[in-house]
Amino acid sequence: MLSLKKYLTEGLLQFTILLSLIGVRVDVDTYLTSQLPPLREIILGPSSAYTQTQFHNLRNTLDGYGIHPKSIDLDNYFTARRLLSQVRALDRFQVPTTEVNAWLVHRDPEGSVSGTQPSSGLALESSSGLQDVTGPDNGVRESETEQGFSEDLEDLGAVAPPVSGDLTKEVPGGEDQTALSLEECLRLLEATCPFGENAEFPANVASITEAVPSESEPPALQNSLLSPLLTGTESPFDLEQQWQDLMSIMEMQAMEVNTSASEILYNAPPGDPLSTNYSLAPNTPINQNVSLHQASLGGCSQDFSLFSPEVENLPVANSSTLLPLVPSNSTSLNSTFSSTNLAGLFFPPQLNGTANDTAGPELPDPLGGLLDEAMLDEISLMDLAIEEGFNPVQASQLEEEFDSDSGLSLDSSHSPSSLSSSEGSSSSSSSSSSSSSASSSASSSFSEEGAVGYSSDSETLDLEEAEGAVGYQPEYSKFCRMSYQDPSQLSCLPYLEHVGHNHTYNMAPSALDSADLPPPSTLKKGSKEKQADFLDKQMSRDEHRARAMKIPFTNDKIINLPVEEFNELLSKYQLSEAQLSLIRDIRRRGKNKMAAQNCRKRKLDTILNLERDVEDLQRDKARLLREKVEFLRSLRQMKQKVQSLYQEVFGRLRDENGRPYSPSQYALQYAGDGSVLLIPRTMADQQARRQERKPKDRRK
DNA sequence: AGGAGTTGTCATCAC
DNA sequence: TGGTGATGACAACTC
Repeated sequence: MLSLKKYLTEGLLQFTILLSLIGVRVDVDTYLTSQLPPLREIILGPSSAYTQTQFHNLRNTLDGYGIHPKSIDLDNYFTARRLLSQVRALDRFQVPTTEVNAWLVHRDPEGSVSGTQPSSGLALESSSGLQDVTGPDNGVRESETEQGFSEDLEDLGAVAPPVSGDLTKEVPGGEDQTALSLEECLRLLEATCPFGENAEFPANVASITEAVPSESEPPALQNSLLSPLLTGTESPFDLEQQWQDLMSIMEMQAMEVNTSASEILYNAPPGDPLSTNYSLAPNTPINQNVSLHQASLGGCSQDFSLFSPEVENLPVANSSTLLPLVPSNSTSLNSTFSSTNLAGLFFPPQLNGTANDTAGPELPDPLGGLLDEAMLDEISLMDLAIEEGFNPVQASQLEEEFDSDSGLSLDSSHSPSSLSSSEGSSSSSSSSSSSSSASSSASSSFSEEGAVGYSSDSETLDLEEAEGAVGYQPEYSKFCRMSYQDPSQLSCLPYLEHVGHNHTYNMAPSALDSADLPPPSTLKKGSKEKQADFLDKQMSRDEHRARAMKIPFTNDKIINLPVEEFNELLSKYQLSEAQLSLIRDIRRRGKNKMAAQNCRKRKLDTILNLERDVEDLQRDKARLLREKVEFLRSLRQMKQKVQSLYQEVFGRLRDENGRPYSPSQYALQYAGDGSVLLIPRTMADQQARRQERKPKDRRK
C-alpha cells in the first residue's frame, strides 16, 4: 500500500495518466516497460522493481545520459534503446517493388498456338505455372486441390463452350478492320508498357492455348484454367498479403504511358469505341513496373469435350470462352486478386452486352470492399485528426520540423537543459559526497550566483533556449527557476565557505543588491553592525546553531567532507557531546537538503522529459496520419488505374466473330497466380459471392 | 489575509 | 550497523 501511495503521488505517472486521459495515447506499460513495472503490478501490489532507485534510473534513462552507477540496469537500458529504434523505424514505410506482368491471349487462325512476341526481345522462358500444363505429364499436376476446383467449377456451372472463332483472325488478314484486333491492341498496350529486359515471354504459350477447350488434352484445360483459380481460392486471405498486393497494384499506376503510345492507342481505327473512351492517366510518381505480355490463343475449334459432361451440358453462350491470361511473373498478383472476379468488381450486373458498355465511364469500384474499408479508415482517421487538432497541412508542417527530429526520442539531445546542465549539476551533486570535483556548469553558476541560493543561471538559460526550441509552455520557466546547485562547491571556494544555505529569495532585491555590491556610501559609513546583521540574516539556522555552539569549522565542511575526512576533522578537536550531536545533525540536514534538491530536480526533469516525449509522440502521430492519408490517396488513384486497365483489356477482346465481349456475359478474373481469365459472368458472380463469404466465415 | 511556490527539515526506507 | 541517498510530508518563508 505504501508503494501504491508512493506511486500515485508521483508526479511523473500522474502526468502520464493525465496525458492518456486527454487523448494522447501513451502506453505506459510498453513505453516504460524497460524502466518501470507494469501499471498492473504497481496498482495491484507493491513492486520491488519500483523503488526510488528505479525512479532515479528512469530519469537517467529518459535523459539518455548515463545510468546511475549504483543501480544500473543495462539490460533495461539497451532494451529501451532497441525499442526506441523500432519505434523510430515505424516512420520509414517501405513499399516493396513488384513487377506485374499481364498477358493478353489471342487465338491463332489455324488454331495453333502462337505467341506474339513483344518487340523488346522477350526471352522465352518457362516460368509460369502454365508450362506444366503443356507437359505430357500434366496430369500429375492434377492435384487434389485442382480436382477440388474442378468440382467447384461444376458447382458453379462454369463452362467454356466450344469456340470456333478466331480472335486474331482479322489481324493478319485485315479482313475485319472495324474492330481493333486483340493482337494489335496488345501491341499498343505493349508499347505503353515498359517491357523490361527481364520481361519473360512464357515458353508455354502453347499452354495458354491449350487452356482453350480441347478434346485431345483435357487435363491441360483443367490445369491451365483451374489451377490459377484454385490457388486463389486456397490461398490465405491475410491482411499482410493483401496489403502487399495493394502495394503491388499501386506500382501499376506508375506504369508509364508515354505520349507516343497514347497516340498509337488512340489512333485506333475509327469506330473503335475504345479509342474515345479509354484514357490512361499520365505518369504517376509511383514506381511502376508492369509488363503486359501477349500470347496467342489456340484455335477455338476445339470443342469442350474435355469438360465433364455436366459442364458440357450446361447451357452457356456458345461463344463463351475461358481465356487464361497468364503472366510470366505469377507472384506479382496474388491473393489480393485471388479468384477475384474483376468483372464483378468492375462491372455492375446490369451492364448490357454492347461494346460501348465495355467503355462505360462509370464503373464500380474495382477494389470493392477492400478500399471501402480503407476509405472508412480514412474517414475515421480524418475525424480523429480533426478531433485532435491535426490536419494534413499541419501534419506536413510538422513533418518539416519533424524530419530533423523524427521518431520517438527519449534522449535529451534537444532537451532543455537540460539535460546537459541538469545532468551535470545532478551528477556533480549526487557525487558530491564522495567526490569534491566540481563540474563546470555548477561552478559557473555558482560563481554567478554567489553562495546564496541554488538557482543556476546557466541552467536557466539552457532551459529557456530549450523552451523556444521545443515549445515548452510558459510554466516551464517557472520550473526552471527551481533552485538547484551543488553545494559541495562551497567547500571548493574557501572565500564562500562562510555562506550558509540560506534562501536568497527571502531577501528583497534591493537587499540582495546591497549584499552583493554594497554601496560605497554604506561602506564609508562603516556600519559594520548592519553588515553583521545582514550576514546573520544570511546564515542558516544550523549555522547560527553552530556559531552558538562554537563549532570550530564551517558547516560546509561538516556537510560535504567525505566520511573519513569528516571523522578526522572531528578527531582533531575536543568536542562535547552536544557539539558532536549538532555537527552530526548539521551534516545530516545538509545532506538531506541536497538530496531533497536532487529529488525535486529529478522530478522536474522527468516531467519535462515526459512532456517532450509526448510532443514527439504527437508529431509521430500526426506524421503517421498524414502518411496514411497519402497512401489511401494513392490507393484511390491505383484503383482508378486498375479500373481503366480492366476496361481497356476487356474492351479489346474480340470473339471469333470479331465482336467485343459483353460485359454482362463475361468478365475478367484474376487468379491466385496472377493469371487473368475471361470467364462467363455467371461463374464470375458465383466466384465473387464465394469470395465474399470466405472472409465472413473466417471472421467467425 | 490567503493562496501559490520554494525551500528546509524530518521521518522513513532501501541499499 | 552506520552512512548515505531518495522521497513523502510538513512547515516556514516569500511573493
